[in-house]
Amino acid sequence: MRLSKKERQQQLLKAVEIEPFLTDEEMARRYHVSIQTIRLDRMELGIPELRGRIKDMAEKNFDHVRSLYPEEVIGEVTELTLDVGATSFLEIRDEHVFARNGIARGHHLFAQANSLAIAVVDAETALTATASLRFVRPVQLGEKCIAKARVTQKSSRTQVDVNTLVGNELVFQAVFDVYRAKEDE
Amino acid sequence: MRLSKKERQQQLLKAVEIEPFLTDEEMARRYHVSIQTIRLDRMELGIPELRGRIKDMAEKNFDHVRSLYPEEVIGEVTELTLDVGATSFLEIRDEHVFARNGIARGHHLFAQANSLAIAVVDAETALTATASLRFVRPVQLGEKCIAKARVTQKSSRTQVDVNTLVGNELVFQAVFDVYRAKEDE
DNA sequence: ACTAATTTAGTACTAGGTATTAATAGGTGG
DNA sequence: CCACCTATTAATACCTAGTACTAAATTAGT
Repeated sequence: MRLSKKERQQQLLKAVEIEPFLTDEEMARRYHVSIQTIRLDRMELGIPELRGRIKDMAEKNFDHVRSLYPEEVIGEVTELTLDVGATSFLEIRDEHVFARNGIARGHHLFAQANSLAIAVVDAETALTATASLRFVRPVQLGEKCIAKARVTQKSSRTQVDVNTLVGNELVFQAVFDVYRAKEDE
Repeated sequence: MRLSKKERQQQLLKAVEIEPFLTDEEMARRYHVSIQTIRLDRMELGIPELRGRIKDMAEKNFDHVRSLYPEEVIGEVTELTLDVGATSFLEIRDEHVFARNGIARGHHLFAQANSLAIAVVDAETALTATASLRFVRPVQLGEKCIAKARVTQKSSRTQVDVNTLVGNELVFQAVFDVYRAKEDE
């Protein structure tokens, strides 16, 4: 059966969202209307053509992958003195939280702190040996986390303390034992 | 000046990799050859046309984002008994390692272990309070990590021990203190 | 100078459209 | 019952970024 214009257009919006690779032809077939009708619909709804949609996705994820991938330190480093201390900034976004409750997943706080601890150690290759963590209070979606790392010991193993704050409030604390790896390995 | 065929083709390969949105026309302009030459080059090199390249990217990242995002547990859960124990599997890929040395970054091992520990606790909302970690040996690109979680204490706080193995070898160890959060909060 | 490789030109055709104009079908109000 | 309106369909010209193919022109190597 044929749907009304309104219904068809609503379905179209959803369809394009979950199946962005639909051609006008395929949509016309699905809703038993002509291809011209579909095109009028797209105009009215402001849905770009297939190629445009595809390009948008490709572009979006092109930067996305770029910024996600070779990022050596999780978060943005705002200050760094090798073997002394460093600071980084991370805003908690959708991708960092549990969907159910909007609370940041522990491993993101850990990742910010750990990668900063590694970065502050002056060695070609620094690796974490042990760590002890305290999640002081849950961090919510939208909160801005400042991680402050300080080197507290420099023997064979380096100890780095990291405190993560939201505003003035301590939300996470970690102590890392980092070692400088040899070349041959 | 005009480059030799070989040089041009090598440059083309690189160009397409870092700028996948180049049209044949633009490439022809850049290398001062005709559009047909570029097309012959693409044939020989097996480089698909612009629209194909764009579509590939869009498709890749379509699943990519899908699989990356709403993944509640990092890694693949192979076994789970609530409040008792669970196992998950994670293969170390490019995106998990330091580019320089191919060693897995600590926070991925942590993420696998921590998310598994959270999953095994039978509560609507479980959060990590404290953790202590030991990175026993560096994990290399391509290695397959099996994380085994066991609940070792069930009072107000739940304690979960996680051992991560590559083959039979212990590579990472963690003890998590998890608490069950109240609804109001 | 001659052959082979390389490059360019040109034509027909394709998908998946845009943009525009015009025709048709189905109801509604007066 | 006719006029009008909305929705739909049709038809045509044009676009981009190509493929596939044939043929000619140029350049390089020996």
